[in-house]
This record gives sequence, structure tokens and C-alpha cells, in this order.
Amino acid sequence: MPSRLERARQDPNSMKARILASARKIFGEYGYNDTTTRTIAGDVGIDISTLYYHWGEKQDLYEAVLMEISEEIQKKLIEVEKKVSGQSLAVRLEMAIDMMSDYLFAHPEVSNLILFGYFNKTRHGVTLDISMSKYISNIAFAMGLSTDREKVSTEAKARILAVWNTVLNFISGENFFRPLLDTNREDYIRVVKETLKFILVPAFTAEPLNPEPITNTQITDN
Amino acid sequence: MPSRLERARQDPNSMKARILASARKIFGEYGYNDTTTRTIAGDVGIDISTLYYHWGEKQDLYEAVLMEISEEIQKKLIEVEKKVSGQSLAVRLEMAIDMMSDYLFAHPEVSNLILFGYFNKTRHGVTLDISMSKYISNIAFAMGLSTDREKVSTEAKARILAVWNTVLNFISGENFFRPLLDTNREDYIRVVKETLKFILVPAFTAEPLNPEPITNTQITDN
DNA sequence: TAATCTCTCCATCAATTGATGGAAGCATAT
DNA sequence: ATATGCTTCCATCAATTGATGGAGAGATTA
Repeated sequence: MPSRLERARQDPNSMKARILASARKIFGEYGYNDTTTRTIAGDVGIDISTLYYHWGEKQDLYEAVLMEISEEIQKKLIEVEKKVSGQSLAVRLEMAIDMMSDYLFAHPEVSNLILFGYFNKTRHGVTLDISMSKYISNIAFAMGLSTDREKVSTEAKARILAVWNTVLNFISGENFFRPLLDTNREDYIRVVKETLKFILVPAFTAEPLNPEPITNTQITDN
Repeated sequence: MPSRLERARQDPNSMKARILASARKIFGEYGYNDTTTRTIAGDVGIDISTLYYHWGEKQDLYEAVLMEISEEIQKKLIEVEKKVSGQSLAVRLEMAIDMMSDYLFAHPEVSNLILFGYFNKTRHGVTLDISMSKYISNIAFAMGLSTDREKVSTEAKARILAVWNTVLNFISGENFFRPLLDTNREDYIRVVKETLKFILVPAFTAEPLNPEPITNTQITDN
């Protein structure tokens, strides 16, 4: 028979798991500092003491959330990589854009949490870390922008980063951008995908990735 | 002789102006909720009562900061528009990227504050507003993506938005991305500009902006 | 039954934080 | 000199929030 402890680790209906699920939702909506343990506990329908009993400090709970989404992203990227392999570069890019957009639109809190990690110079010491470096390199390799998974050029990384960020922005900024574009949700998702493809596909397929720095037309020096 | 009140409105060394400058810096670093009035007052070197005497509620001060950067951006965009007019599309894009990058790298708090406005579903009611819609349309027009300043297509707006966001991300995410790209600051700025140009110029110059939706290769439906 | 363990809640604390009242300093005007 | 108005600071408040101790309910074990 499974002990209570084991049950708590596995059962998604266990109190510990339910708290984590709520925490993911609330943290993903308001960020670390704008989320109170009372809000999370209230969402679960329990007293905050119960929350502290299961998770200890607020930071520990937050880190558990980050760990969860980090693993989820990793799985998703592997799934994408498998699916696109063998296709042409243009098709790979389009498929990756579609798949990642669908995933993130379905889980916007993931996008939010990543962006919070980027920009919020918060006073709590919790950093995303999330080994983003490895992700970026893997994507570059999967997209065929690098022949070596370990040695990806700075330029290639920067390009992947730019694309990745653009996706995240459109997801997390939906409430801000959608009225601006004056579309319903369905059209918004379509426009986002089209925009990403419009911008990316020509850039990455126009010419093979150049390892040398591109000529930089410097305009302003001040 | 100028009255004290007039002096307070104009003199950049007036207490009110000094508070605003510190507020801009601190809000831009930590965001609204992670900034305390005590932190700002401490940065100026005054008591918080003095801050409240000059600015009233925290929200009012924050709104004043947003107003200031909003006007600053507007001026900068007009400056860019003047400078690029008459150039070819590719050159216009490159010049705009250089100028805006230089401006934002010199004032990262501007970028931060804009991004905070996008994503932070804060519990305070202060929204950026900043008439971003007009900015986007103006940029689209200045870049020659639209022949009518008033009627810019959803697609064109989305593309401008994507670019604009990419710039902001690289600025505000520098602390996160630079170690990841393993560059010093100078190289980081160069790589950012190159990346933006690499991605944008081909996309926008490859073909005239197509008013019809682009064919969308739907991959996943779940 | 008695003892133990697991889980939950109530009450409470200490620190932080937005905000205010009032006194004091100081210059200017009368 | 006196009065007035502007500016600053000290003291303080009330609300929020992270966190804890302890009591009690319920199940499990001896």
C-alpha cells in the first residue's frame, strides 16, 4: 500500500499538488511579488498554514513552479525537434512556430513566468536560470542553424533568442496587443503566427548562416 | 521674478523634478509594486513626507513618470522619421534600428517601463496607455509599410509590434541575455543591432506588403 | 483503548509599506 | 518685528503580508 507520503508525491489531487497548480496559475498571472500566499491558499480553498505546512517558504513554492514549467518546455522542445526533423528549413521553422505558439497560447502562464524571470529585477533572489542557454542551443541545432549542438555561434543564438522572445511577447502581451490590433482571439493567434513566419522564414532561408559578423552600417555614435 | 511655484515647474533641480528623476530610475528598475516610496525618497535623500507633499499618491508619481517617457519616445520617433525620410526602405529600417537601439540602450528604464506596462497584470490600476497604437501606426507609415497614416492594416501593425518588442526585449533583458551570449556590453549592442537587421531587412524588403493574409500552414489543432 | 502520526485551521507576530498630521525651519511680504 | 506661506522632517497609523505555534480532528498503529 502506498504511504501517505508517496501518495502526496504522485497524486495530482493531493493537497501538495493542488497547491502547486494554483501557485503556477497565480504566480503566472501576477508574478512573484504581486502574489501573496493568501491568494494562492484562497484559490485552493485552504488556510495559509496548510500551504506553509506542505511547501515551506514562498520561495520554495515558486521554485517548484519554475522547475515544473522548465521541464515542460524541455519536453515540448524535444517533441518539436522530433516532429520537424527531415523537413526543409522553411517547413521546420513554420512547424516549430505553429507548435510552440499553440502550446504557449494554451499555457500563457508559462510565457509570463519566463518573462518575469527575464526582466523583473526583483528583490527576491529567485532566478529562472532554467538553463535557457541549453534550450537556445538545442533550438539552433534543431533548426539547422548550427552543425554542432555544443558550439553555436553568438549570432545564431541571438537570432533564436529574438524569435523566441517575439513569441513570448505576443502571448503574454495579448491583453495589451489585441485591442491594438483590433482582432478577436482566434484572429489574433492567426496573425501572430503569420507575423512570426513572415519575419522569420525569409531571414533564415535567404542565405546560409554566416559565421562572420555581418557588415554593420553604423549610423549614430553618440 | 519667477515665483516659487513657477520655479518648481521648470527647474530641473527643483525638489519636485529631482523626485521625478529618482522615481523614473527606481520604477524603471523594479517596477511599480517592487518600488516603495521610501526607496525613492531615500534615493533623493529626503523624507517620504516630502515626496508625498510634492506628488501626492504613489500612483500619481508613477503616472508622471509614464507621461514623461511617453513624450520622450514620441519626440524620438519624430526625430527618426525626419532623419530617415527619403532613404530606401532597407536603409530606413537600418537607420531606425540603430537610432532606436542607441536611444534605448542609453535609457534602459524606458524599455523596462514599457514592458512592465505590457505584461504586469498588477493590482494597481495604472496602465501605460501611452497611445501605443498611434506610435505603431506612425512607425508603419514612416517605414513605408503603409500609405495612409490613419489606416494601417492589422498585419503591418503586428509586424511593427514584433520588431519593436524585440528591441525592447534585448534592452531590458540584457542582464539575462548577455551572459547567455557571452559577450561584453559593446559586442552585445553590436550583436543586437545585427540581429535586428538580419531578421528585419529581408522580411520587409523581400516583397511589398501583402494585404491578403498569408497562407497559414496549420500543423497542430489541439 | 491508548499512543502516535498526519493534516488542517485559528490566532497571532513582526516587518513592510502607503499615507497623514503636526511641529519646526526659513524665506518673503507687510 | 510680525505675519504669512512654503518646505521639510518626525512620529505615527492602519493595512498587508510572510511566517509560526499550538490546538484539534481524524486516521493509523500498538
